[in-house]
Amino acid sequence: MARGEFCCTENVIHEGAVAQVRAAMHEAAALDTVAGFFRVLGDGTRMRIISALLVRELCVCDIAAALGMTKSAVSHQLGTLRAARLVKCRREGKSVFYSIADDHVIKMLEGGLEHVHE
Amino acid sequence: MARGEFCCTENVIHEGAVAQVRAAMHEAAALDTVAGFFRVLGDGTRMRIISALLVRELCVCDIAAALGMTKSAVSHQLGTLRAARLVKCRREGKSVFYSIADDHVIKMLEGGLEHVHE
DNA sequence: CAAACGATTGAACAACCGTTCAACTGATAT
DNA sequence: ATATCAGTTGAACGGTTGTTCAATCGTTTG
Repeated sequence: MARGEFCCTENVIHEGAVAQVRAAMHEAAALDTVAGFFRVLGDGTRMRIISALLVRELCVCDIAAALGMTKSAVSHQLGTLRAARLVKCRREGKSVFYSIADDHVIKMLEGGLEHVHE
Repeated sequence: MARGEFCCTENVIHEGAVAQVRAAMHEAAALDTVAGFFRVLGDGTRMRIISALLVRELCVCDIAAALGMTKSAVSHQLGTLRAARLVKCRREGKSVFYSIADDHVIKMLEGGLEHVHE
């Protein structure tokens, strides 16, 4: 009886199942990347920023006004959203205008709303 | 010149834009709910559990074995996934078997993988 | 150039979250 | 009933993370 070095007390309940899953499931590194992407969407402030930018392009000051937050807090979150390629920005004079990077984000938010409305 | 009580230094840059966004964007409460849903997906361990359960139904001990984690850590995360209605469970003797709650989760994970692969 | 303003950045603090450890529950078998 | 095993739960610890505050950058204007 082969014993794994990983399980709870002594041995695995269903060795076949564990081996099958280990071979078939996605790589941990890829899943961590996807988790990192979802983590960016997993914040109320960032979600509100995205929702605002879905209406129209906005500068940082206007986002802060619409959300009732400081420019600094908003800018920090915009940095996170930009790093995740969820939003893009464009400078115009002293202002920086942000908008949704691609419509892939929209489908993601819709999917999330679907899961919640049930 | 009407002044809002919310902006950065003194006044809003584009009042019309702010008013439009405030009226058209989703409610903060709904966005918080969606954010909470995405936050559950925003963890590498939970993502690996989901990926494992996409292969086949598994008991807690086997998930722990497949992931190289303790039963306790896995059970805590399964509780989070269950609360978010992402997985469901079924008791069979001493074991508890977990599986994906609905195929809505699958589309969500695929969407996330798409965004990463680009 | 200097002042003003929109925006960014870094440090610091508090709140949140994942893992560990230990105690406990529920079910099966002796 | 007692023991054993799968699983759950709660407290605690450490790491992460969001907001605040202050300082700074970049651009425009006087």
